[in-house]
Amino acid sequence: MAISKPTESELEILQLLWEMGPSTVRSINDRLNDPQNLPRVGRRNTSEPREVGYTTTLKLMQIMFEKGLVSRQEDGRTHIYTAVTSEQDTQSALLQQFVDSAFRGSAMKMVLQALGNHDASPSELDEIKLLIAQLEQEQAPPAPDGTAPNPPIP
Amino acid sequence: MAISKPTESELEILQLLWEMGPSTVRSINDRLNDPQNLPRVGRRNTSEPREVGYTTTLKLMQIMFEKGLVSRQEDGRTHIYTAVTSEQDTQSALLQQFVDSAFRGSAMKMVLQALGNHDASPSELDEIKLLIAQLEQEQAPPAPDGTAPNPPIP
DNA sequence: AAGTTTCTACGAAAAAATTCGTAGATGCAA
DNA sequence: TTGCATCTACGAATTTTTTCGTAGAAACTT
Repeated sequence: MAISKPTESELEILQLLWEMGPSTVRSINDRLNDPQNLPRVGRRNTSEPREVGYTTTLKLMQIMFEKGLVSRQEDGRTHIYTAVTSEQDTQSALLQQFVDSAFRGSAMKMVLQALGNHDASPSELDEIKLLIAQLEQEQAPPAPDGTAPNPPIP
Repeated sequence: MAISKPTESELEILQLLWEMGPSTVRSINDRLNDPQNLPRVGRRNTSEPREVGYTTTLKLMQIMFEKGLVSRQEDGRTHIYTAVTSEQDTQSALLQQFVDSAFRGSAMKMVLQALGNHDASPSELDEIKLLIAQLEQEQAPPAPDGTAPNPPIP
């Protein structure tokens, strides 16, 4: 069976596991409650930051273990949890679902929207241009002559 | 108060409202149950397509009305529902949240991932290149001559 | 050793999201 | 007119997700 889609909360924990590597419930819970943590953009209201109880985090991670989202290894009395899937793979899967659900499956519409919204830096744009050049290379039919069909952007 | 984030189900209905324009509960429900509908990619298992009851859709749309996601107008005995926000605006907001939650806020990482996963057609790539060129124009220092750097979209 | 802290396991409450049954009103067809 | 179909409103059951309290075991402190 495919690994089930993580819920919002589970994804938050996965983020931390990817960032910190294998971790205990305690350290994840600490990070979740650390106010000067990740931006946590758009999640909390301007009101109270809402402390997350330790057993809440514990339970979540136990559920994630049952679901197969994380593995764990005993270390004395405690457990060390590790994300089963890589950040990339998960992002890729989530992205697909998101594009389907929010952009009717049009990845390009989403890319254009993202580029339009976001203030991309010149180096980021360069990176994208490079990738596009590579993609065009791949798509181009094998050149009959020696001419490069798609000269990469200089 | 800002318009609340739609749930998955609500988003499905919004999609249809955007696509079909102002609609009755009946027509939305029909579309939801139409098997040869949108790809519905990745949503349903290969098992049963699961029929959606009429009152289920009705209730959902009533809730969306209460939340302010849709407006409605009486037409005789029935109601005609209309999405309050444009598809673009909603996509933009959802995209922001998604990038935050799944890509730690890095829109560029997401764009690269999307371009890498998706098989973009040459014309799509051209479109992106065009947009990038425009963005680079914007970032460039103010043109010393009279060239308009950013022709505003009419 | 006795008391405190820190774990896990487990059950279950609370909150959120989804689904549906029933009732009453209105329109339509026979 | 009578009966059937269709709509809305409403309440509530279900399911999913999130949160936490309690209990028992192990480790640590004094």
